[in-house]
Amino acid sequence: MGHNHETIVKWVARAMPDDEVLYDLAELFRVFGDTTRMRILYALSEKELCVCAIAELLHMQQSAISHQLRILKQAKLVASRREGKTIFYRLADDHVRIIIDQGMEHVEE
Amino acid sequence: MGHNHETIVKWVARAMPDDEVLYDLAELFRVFGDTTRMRILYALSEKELCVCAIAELLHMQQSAISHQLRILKQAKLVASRREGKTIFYRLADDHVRIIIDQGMEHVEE
DNA sequence: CTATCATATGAATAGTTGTTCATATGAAAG
DNA sequence: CTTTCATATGAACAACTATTCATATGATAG
Repeated sequence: MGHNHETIVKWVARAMPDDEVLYDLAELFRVFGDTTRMRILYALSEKELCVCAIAELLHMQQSAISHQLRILKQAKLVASRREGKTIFYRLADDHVRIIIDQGMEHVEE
Repeated sequence: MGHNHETIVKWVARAMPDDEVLYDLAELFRVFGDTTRMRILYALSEKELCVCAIAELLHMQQSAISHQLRILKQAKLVASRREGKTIFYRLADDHVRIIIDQGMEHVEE
């Protein structure tokens, strides 16, 4: 491996965030990086929905949706409220919309 | 599975983008969703770098970096130019920075 | 032309992840 | 209490992905 660029490497190294931060960042984007979760997020950006409505909408099993909602909730991308037996999910905040919109712009080029 | 909400499901279904678009979106974010690639992107946001400088910086093998750069380039997140035997990589455009910054804001809450 | 250097690529492997199936929880109704 | 309904969870399996090793490409210097 490689020619000499010790100075540059050291300079860039100092500007890099902690590995832990970069790991958290990657982990966040990994949550966006699945078609099912992306479809759930998009659906919730239209309207608060209960689990079985999402399952119907995406033509998937309730169990699969529940598993994905758990991941989305852990990442604080969605929040939920209970109403009787039903649990309604919604987007947690506006970052979610902004990140998706920026991604959309990149994809649509 | 579930109680009745046919009307709502149909209403949301009409507002959903094509599956192909959502797949592309998820695919884009999947590229951000790896620690190595995130570290490469962050490094390149500081400075244009050649492959072996990145390998040194991240303490990884040149081969591993090359493989990841290929993925980043296919997703049009980085671009490259040749100078003799050396190939320099840089961020492709400002979307990359904006998306990372938004993610960072979400993570830092 | 040959040797060397920087980068790229293919195959193999180990680790991770999404879905399914079966079952558990927890709330409301009778 | 028991049943029913909506959701959650655990284990198992299949599919995918990042890294490594070995090797190939492609450019420059001698």
